[in-house]
Amino acid sequence: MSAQPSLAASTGVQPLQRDFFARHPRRVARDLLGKVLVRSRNSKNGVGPVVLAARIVEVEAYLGENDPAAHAFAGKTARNSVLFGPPGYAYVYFVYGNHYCLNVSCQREGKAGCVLFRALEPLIGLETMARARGTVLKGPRDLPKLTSGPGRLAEAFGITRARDNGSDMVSPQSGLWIGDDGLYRGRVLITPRIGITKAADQPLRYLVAGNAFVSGRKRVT
DNA sequence: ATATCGATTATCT
DNA sequence: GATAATCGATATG
Repeated sequence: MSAQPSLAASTGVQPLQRDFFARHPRRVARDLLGKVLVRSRNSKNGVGPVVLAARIVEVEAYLGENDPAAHAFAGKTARNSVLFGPPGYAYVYFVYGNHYCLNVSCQREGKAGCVLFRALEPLIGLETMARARGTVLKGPRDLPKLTSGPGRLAEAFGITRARDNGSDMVSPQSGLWIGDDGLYRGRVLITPRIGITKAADQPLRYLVAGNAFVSGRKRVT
C-alpha cells in the first residue's frame, strides 16, 4: 500500500488501456461515451491536490489523412504531430483566437486519427470548474454551461496546449487521463459533426441520448 | 426561441 | 492575408 491512496482509488475510476485507443476513431468515439475524464494536479496554493472528474457524453471522430475536416488531412506539421504518434495521447489545439479543444489520438503511430471531446457531465470538482470558467454556481441551471461544448470543457479543466498537448491519457500520473467507473449505461445517438464546413454530412458525432450536458440545441428523441 | 455577429491569434497558403 | 473542430452577446419574433 502506498502512503497516499492512488488517484484511481480516490476517484473510483480505473484507467483505460492503450489498446482501447489503438482502433478506428469511430470505435473509440463510440466506446468513450460514458467513460470519465479526470484531471489531477497540485494546487497552486498548496492546499491539496485538485481533482476534477466528468463523464464523457459527446464526442466526434476525426479520421486522419483521408478526412477533409481533420487537422491531419494536410499531413504532419508541428501543430498536429501528436496525431501521427502512438494512440492515447492528448492533442490540444487553439482555435478562433479564444479556445482550446481536447482530442485523444487513436489508431497507431504513423496513422493519424483522433476523437474530439465535445461535452462532459461534471462529477467531481464542480466549484473548481466554475471558478475556471469565471462563473459562480447559483443553481442547477448553471451546470451545463460548465462543460457543454469543446471550448467550455477545456476551460473548466484548465486545459491548454502548453500544459497538456502530448500528455499520456492512459497514465494517471500525467494529470489528464481517461478511466472507467463501470457505472454508465446509456443509449447512443449518431449525427453529423458540428461546426465544420468540409465533410459536414458524415455521421461521426456520438452522443448520449437525452443527456442534458450535450452541446447544441435540445433535441427531442 | 432562434439567428447573426464580433472577438482574437496560431497556423498555413 | 485568410481561415478556423467556438463562445457569448445582441437583436429579433
